Amino acid sequence: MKKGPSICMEKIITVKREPIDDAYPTSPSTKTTSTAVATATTTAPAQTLMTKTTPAASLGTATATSGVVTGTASATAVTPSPGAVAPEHKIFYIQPKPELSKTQCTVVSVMQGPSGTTSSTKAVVANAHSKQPVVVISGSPIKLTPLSRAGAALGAGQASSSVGNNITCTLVHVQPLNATSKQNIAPKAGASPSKTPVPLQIQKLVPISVAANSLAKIQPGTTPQFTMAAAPTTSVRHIAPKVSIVSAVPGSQTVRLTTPSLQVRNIAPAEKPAQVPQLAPKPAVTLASSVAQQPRLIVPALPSSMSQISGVTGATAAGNVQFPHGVLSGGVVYLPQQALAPGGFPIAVPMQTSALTTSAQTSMTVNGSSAESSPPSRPRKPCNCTKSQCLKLYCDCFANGEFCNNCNCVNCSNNMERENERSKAIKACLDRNPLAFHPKIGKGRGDSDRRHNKGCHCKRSGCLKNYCECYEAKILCTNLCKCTGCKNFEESPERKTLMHLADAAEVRVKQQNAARTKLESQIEDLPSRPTFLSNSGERLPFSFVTDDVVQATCQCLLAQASNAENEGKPQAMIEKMILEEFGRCLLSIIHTANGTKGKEALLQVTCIFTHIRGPFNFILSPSNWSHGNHPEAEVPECRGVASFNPGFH
DNA sequence: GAGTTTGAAACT
DNA sequence: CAGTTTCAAACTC
Repeated sequence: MKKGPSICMEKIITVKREPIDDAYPTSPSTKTTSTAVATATTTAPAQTLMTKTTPAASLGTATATSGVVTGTASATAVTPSPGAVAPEHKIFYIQPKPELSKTQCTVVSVMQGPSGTTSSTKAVVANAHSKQPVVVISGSPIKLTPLSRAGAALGAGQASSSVGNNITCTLVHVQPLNATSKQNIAPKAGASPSKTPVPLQIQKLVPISVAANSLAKIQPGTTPQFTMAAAPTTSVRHIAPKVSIVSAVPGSQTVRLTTPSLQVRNIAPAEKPAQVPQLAPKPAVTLASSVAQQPRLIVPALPSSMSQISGVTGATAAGNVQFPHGVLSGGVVYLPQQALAPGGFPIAVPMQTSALTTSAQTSMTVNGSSAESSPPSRPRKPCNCTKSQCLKLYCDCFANGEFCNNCNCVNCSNNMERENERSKAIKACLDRNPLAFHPKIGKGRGDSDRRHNKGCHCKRSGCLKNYCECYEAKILCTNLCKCTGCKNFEESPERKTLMHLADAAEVRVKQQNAARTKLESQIEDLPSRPTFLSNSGERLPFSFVTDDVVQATCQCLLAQASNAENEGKPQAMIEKMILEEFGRCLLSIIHTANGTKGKEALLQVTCIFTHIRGPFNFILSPSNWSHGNHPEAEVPECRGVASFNPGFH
């Protein structure tokens, strides 16, 4: 474990598990309980503090989540020690014990210190009556330091509101460690990381606002929702997988949440600012200035490679549970993979028009979202679920931990609009099978290592149709399979025949693609104009219609039109004059081309212009030319304001 | 596109 | 854990 530098703190609250291994173990513990409690304040309120070590912020409930170190903990004031220093990406869950009394506390807000000071972030722990889980997430290494009950370290007016005579209330000082830890944070220039409390040096700041009314709306049994919003002056590129979030619970003392100070500490190199528009351009708000929008906290789901959380609940002794994307648990919504930016970093979800939420906003509607609201998503087959609400593993989207998007499903609940239902469904699935969201096909280093984790149970397909999950994944059946009449084994002649057919088809497709590509490249290589010379070496008529000639012609026409308009001629007359001018221009071209070929060239040029402007063909007739011939002209000469004589090239 | 087949998931 | 039902995808016509 990497030790963080010491910082100016009087005391550190460490969260100890029972048995206490380490306040912040480097490896996730498998010893978990579903309702662990950590007593985290000097007045001994019961809270659950759970930590998890993961590069991406991913949370879950105490019951369904895994990889969270839980356990009955006690608040202990200790001096900084290696074990007390949270490594980066620590996530703190603070969850009131269900049987919390009124005197027990929970964190309701996190705020930054007075501006211009240390910029340390503070968490206020206030009374909580609710059983509602309260989540505190810190993407940055933090230490929890008990402050005085009077909130001396807090900004003016911030603490008083949360303290009542009959309320046990504790202030917790949350201060980020400096940037010397191994996380990808640029150290503050000139600062001594080991001595100076480093303010949250953030390249991209993403305040997370929690609307007051939403907090008021939180009811027991529901999950609080949050909103991730970008400060108007903040250039947000990516939202860190590490965020600091605090939710409030009903009955809690209200404390201002100063979102601008709630900063997300760096994150990914901003490679694509174009992703910014996906962020809701919402000003940071405080609790007092909450908006009516339904806020929600979006926390990235783990990238697939990271999504296996070790050390799970007792139900998952095997150790690995993949918590699916999009699940709302403990007040945290997991984003599906499709909402993650390249590199696994999350993309902020627009608060109101998220493509992830546009679908199935009404019941019994076909689930689809408009193209403009669709996030960049990897190709995926849309589902067609009709009865499962996309909340069963029948639904591929759901099973893959993705939100439905541009699907054809009916009455879809696999979206963030119905995240509560979705969370329950996910929990139900995990209850039935803790590995429900594991990939069915184990990923090995090579194809030979790929195998179906459960094996198929085919009876009639011979495992040679896509009904068979092994065959569909293009892997052989294994001894895990319980299929009957299996023909999906190495030496199977039927399989070989199919493979040959498939190979032949693949070759055919490749050949067709190659031929198409070649043809397209040849077409691109073709000259934009046909050959200018005939077989006899003569310059063909259309070779005189160069870009310059066309441009000159157009200018003549425009000039003619302008003149006609200036003279106040009626519309019909203007059109007539333009056509006449066009005829003169053509005549000039024709005469040039006509130098050697005469009428033959005239006909060919006529064909050219007829092809281009069929209706004007009539003007090629000399009887329609009001201005006679221009035998000397090589290029059109304008009678209007424009005059252009580029000559032929 | 409608109907059938199939096997995983869900349920009992 | 086994049998049955439900479900959506794959498949056929």
